[in-house]
Amino acid sequence: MGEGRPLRADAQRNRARILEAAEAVFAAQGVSASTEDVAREAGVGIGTVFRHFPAKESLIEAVFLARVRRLADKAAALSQAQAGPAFYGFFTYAVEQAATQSAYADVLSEAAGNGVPSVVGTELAATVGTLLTRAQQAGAVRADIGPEELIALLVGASRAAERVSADVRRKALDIMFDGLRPAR
Amino acid sequence: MGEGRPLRADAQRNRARILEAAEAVFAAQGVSASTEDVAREAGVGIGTVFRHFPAKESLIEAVFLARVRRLADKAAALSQAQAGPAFYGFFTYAVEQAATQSAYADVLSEAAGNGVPSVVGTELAATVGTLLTRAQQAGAVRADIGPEELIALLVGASRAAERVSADVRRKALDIMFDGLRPAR
DNA sequence: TGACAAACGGAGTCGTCGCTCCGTATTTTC
DNA sequence: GAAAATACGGAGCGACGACTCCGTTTGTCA
Repeated sequence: MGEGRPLRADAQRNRARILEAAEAVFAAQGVSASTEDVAREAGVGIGTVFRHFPAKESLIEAVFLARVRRLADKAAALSQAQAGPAFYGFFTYAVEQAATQSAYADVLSEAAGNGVPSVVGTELAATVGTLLTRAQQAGAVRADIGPEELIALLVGASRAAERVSADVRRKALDIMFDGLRPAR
Repeated sequence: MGEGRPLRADAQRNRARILEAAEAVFAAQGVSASTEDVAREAGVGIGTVFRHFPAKESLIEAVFLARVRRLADKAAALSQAQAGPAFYGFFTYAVEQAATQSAYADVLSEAAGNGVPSVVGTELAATVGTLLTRAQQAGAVRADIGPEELIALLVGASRAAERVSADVRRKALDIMFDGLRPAR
């Protein structure tokens, strides 16, 4: 698992471009978009895409990984704030992302389930777990749920948000939030 | 849009078999399963499948339509019962179905969104709408939501339920239900 | 039961997509 | 600046899937 030699300058540039292009194309057309589309968007040849990502699945994985990392970063950044708002802010952010980029929900369900690189899933679960625990201790979230349920809800909300107006999305989120608060 | 001549006996039989087979195959492998798989499962030739359903999409539509019809039937049957239990019972039933059959959630989101035959979507929306209104009048569901939000939640819950244990599913549903009840 | 329409089966066509291969171009190194 | 190492591009291959076509079979009706 060593790093090997550093990549040549152009190779690094292309790799980054491909990832960026893949994210855009997958977001627009879903992950079933053709590799050629990704290559064209990135301005490179197909061969180059396959050199960097030996199978299509590796490319999808890499894109997902980047996205989940970003979600985890958001969670980490929010953990400075007050527990309750941090929690609900993260949830909202995640769902909003899914609404914009159609493939985004796939990330979550893959990462949560049996899917792709379990490193990522674990990483996300850990961060979300922290957020949850803190919010529970602060009395902002009911105590009787764990990360599993939370991620299930997150996945569901994200998928539901895909084809729905902003108003409906907000309202549906509100309902979930009400359910998440401690009974009184 | 007339009915044309009645189908020959064998044609009727085959049509029914194909639908049944398609439902099973799609449930097991998702809608991207090949038409040949469906034909084999139904015990007919590919040609026959395509004669009854001129494009793959028509077959998918037909399967979806049958499923949504069944959901609507369930809703209608439940509407005899008490409003509150009817409502939550239907919701639970729908989500449970989705958990068993992986393509089931697609039905819902298609029917709800821009997808397939809008007749079906409308039909479902109407029945769900009745259930909802009655439950609201009985004070079992908060008054500030409409069918749109409800269907969004239903879709989300169904999709979330796909890869999750029964326990987690139940818990997540409970949370949603708490959110759906009127605030105290 | 015979004749005709209706339906069947599945080999074959066409298009697409993932992936490979190798001659050419770009970096890096000395 | 020349040689060696690395990376690039994209034509082409093989697999697969949707859909067509037509010779054969089955059902229907008199």
